[in-house]
Amino acid sequence: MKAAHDAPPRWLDRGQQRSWRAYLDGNARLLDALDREHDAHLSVSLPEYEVLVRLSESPEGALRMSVLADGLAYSRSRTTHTVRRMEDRGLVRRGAVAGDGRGIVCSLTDAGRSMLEAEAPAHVAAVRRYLVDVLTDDELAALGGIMAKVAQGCAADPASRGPSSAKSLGD
Amino acid sequence: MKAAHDAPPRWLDRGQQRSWRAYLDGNARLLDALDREHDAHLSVSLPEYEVLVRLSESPEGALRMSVLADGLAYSRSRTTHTVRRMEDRGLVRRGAVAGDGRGIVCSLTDAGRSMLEAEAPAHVAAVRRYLVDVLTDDELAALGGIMAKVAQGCAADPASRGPSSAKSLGD
DNA sequence: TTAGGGTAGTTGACAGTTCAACAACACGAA
DNA sequence: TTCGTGTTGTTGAACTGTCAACTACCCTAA
Repeated sequence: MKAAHDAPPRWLDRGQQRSWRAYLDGNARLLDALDREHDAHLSVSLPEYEVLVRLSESPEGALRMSVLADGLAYSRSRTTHTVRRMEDRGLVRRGAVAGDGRGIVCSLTDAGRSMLEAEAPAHVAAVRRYLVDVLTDDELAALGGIMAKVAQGCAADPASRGPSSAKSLGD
Repeated sequence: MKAAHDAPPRWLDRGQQRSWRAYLDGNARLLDALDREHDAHLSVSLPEYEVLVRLSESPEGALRMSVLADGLAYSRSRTTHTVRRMEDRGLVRRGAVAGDGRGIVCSLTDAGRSMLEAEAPAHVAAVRRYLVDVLTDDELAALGGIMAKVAQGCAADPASRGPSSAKSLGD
């Protein structure tokens, strides 16, 4: 695979390096702070909270596992594990899908919905405190646009995705 | 702690929400892609690579554990574990610090330096492919500036940091 | 009808991270 | 000196996520 031209590596210039490092650093600190906030003051972790949000936004409060996984950019098995843990706590329920014998729908229980409503204010406050309120409106919008572009670039690159649809083109 | 005014929560508006989600999504995909690249084609993980870089940039190729940890925004114990694993592979060596009986210096071995030199091109290529080359120069610079601001905001907030210097102000 | 290949989801072993508890040292004050 | 407090770094258990292997199902084509 890949011609492997062994072209001389194009290093990052000073500014690019600074930006990349700032990204790594800021990201680590931001996600740390949010994780910590969830740990300290909420009953669901950040990833679990995201699951609750996605389910709550769907018309029936329910989504197929694969849709949930793709929407959150979680791996299939991560989704399985996370949902199982949430099911054990009664936040979520699993059931068969009508037309497809393989599918599993994950749906919000009343307890799950209550949990989400109870914790949303603290979650949003944390996101504000560490991200939204730190930036100007323009900066936040710029960040969103840039990261969407990055996400798109990753999605376009076959090598960036997990083993799903890997196909081992090398045979 | 905290007056707990219970002010009505200030939700995120539509645009803020989109930006925040784009951030989460793009970030997840980007770091996944880089992790995957390191896993598939390199001999050191991304966090280990960062350790090698920091050490190599220091004049003596050596840094105190705490300096390394703070610089990388890694927890103390993460640093300990990571460095121990790297030491087991001969990439790094640990020794006492001159003036302070508590300190441990972590220094690059020849093998570690060779490893870094060998793997740097592939690492940089991945960072380019998934981040740098996807954005314009202005966008990358903007991203860097924004994330630096975020990092600063987190650093300024006492609650965002780990248990170090926690002090349990509540007593 | 069945064979083959793709998709959905789960499972268990494993690796990396966090947390709490701890040991050892530094340093200032009584 | 000695006590108390803060800092540095380590340890092991618990948790979360990844990977590879697997089951079960869908669907098309021969």
